[in-house]
Amino acid sequence: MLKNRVKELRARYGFTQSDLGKQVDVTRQTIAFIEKGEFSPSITLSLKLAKALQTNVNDLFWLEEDEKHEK
Amino acid sequence: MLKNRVKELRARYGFTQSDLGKQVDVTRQTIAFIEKGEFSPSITLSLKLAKALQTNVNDLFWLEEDEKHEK
DNA sequence: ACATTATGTTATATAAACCGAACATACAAG
DNA sequence: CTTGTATGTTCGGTTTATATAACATAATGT
Repeated sequence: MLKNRVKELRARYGFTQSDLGKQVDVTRQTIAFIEKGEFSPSITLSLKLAKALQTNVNDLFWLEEDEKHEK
Repeated sequence: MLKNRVKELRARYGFTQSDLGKQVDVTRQTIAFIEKGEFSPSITLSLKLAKALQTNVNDLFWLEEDEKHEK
């Protein structure tokens, strides 16, 4: 499962979803969907987001195993 | 413009396109297209590729400016 | 000469990303 | 109470990622 820190970092820098969308050339709806984890953005968009949020892609996105059926 | 080192690293580890495709759950054609730079894979696939090639996404993919209309 | 394997490439199809517009809610400011 | 701004959400559309299948070529081994 894909996780990300977009919402957290966007808030830290005081950007609105629209602000961030403009910086990376997508709509605010696209930012909202990414924050909800509803889809897996392209690596191109991911790299732009990492740049806008002053971090790197590895720190912004990661894959997490389902914890449902173990332990 | 999106650049990547998939072909280089795949060769370094001696994987075929099919091998790598199986590891990350895509077909060999998808690997071929990525190596040719013909599209921008999802961040999910990019993370899997980085893991299979024992590197991180930042090292595997990057955006490069067009040098066409400056200098 | 034949079989196998890796790769390049193309065509068609489906799923997913992304857009634009709309409507709703909440909240702060006047 | 009204206006503006940020966010959530949905819907109908276009574009792009990815699959499957096919055909071609070059290299290797028998």
